[in-house]
Amino acid sequence: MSSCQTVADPRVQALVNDLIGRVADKWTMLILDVLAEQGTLRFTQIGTAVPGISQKMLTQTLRQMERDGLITRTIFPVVPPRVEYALTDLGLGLGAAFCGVWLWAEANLQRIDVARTAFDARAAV
Amino acid sequence: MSSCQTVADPRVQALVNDLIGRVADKWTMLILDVLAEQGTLRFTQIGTAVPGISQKMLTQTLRQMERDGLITRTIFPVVPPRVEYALTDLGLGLGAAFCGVWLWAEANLQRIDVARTAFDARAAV
DNA sequence: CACTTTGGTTACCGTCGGGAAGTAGGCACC
DNA sequence: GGTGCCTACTTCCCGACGGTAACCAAAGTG
Repeated sequence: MSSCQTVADPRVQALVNDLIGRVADKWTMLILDVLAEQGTLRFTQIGTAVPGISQKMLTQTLRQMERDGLITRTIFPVVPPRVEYALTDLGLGLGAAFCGVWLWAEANLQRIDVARTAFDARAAV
Repeated sequence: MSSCQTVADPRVQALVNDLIGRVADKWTMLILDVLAEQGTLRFTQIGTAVPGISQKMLTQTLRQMERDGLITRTIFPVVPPRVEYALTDLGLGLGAAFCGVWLWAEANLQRIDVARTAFDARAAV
């Protein structure tokens, strides 16, 4: 926070920490990414676009994101059911903010791999 | 990713997703923040600076961050023990990349709170 | 009448995280 | 010389979280 030159009101700090704790979640970030990347998607489309997520966590994470106002959930009353998810402007903002982390990850993949193998070699002694 | 105008090599994409999954962790982000904010810190100092973390998760997360090359762990062979943690340039880079998310969180605290209470009011019907 | 499709929910179970207690080992105090 | 004390852990126990797989609704199709 203060590394970003922001004020240090302890109450705000606590709230922000809390919010980060809820938003800095593996599945939330990955779902946010595919929605930012591909726009409006259906339930199963997100499921296949996010590698490794279970239906349960997909439902659960989408509900939480909807609750936090990051996405909208539109139900079409047809059979078989059709539900579309799209980012709100709040979600778009978070996606844009998280963009820097993605670029960092892409740029530093190899360095992290090197660090990890070096660490494991040290630990294996 | 592609929302950040990057190439879409599926292998790289998978690796980046994997890396995000490991780094986008509540405790990792909070520890990263206090280290970016306050510089070199000792074990217990991080523990008190990160609200709500248990000793076990503190140890575990620090080890993982050390393994990923985000922090350095310096042991002083004195009694009582003294261990200092500091960000590497890799960790500093991640902290800088994550800065945008922190600013977003601070700027949108109230909007998320509004969205959440509205959602809960709808769900309570 | 059975079968398919889609977006879930539920039961079961293994793993992860929190809380509290234990550990090392040298030093200060009584 | 025994009793604490300090710090950075580790270990044990238990509750909560996440994965797997099965089930469900409701209309259309063969």
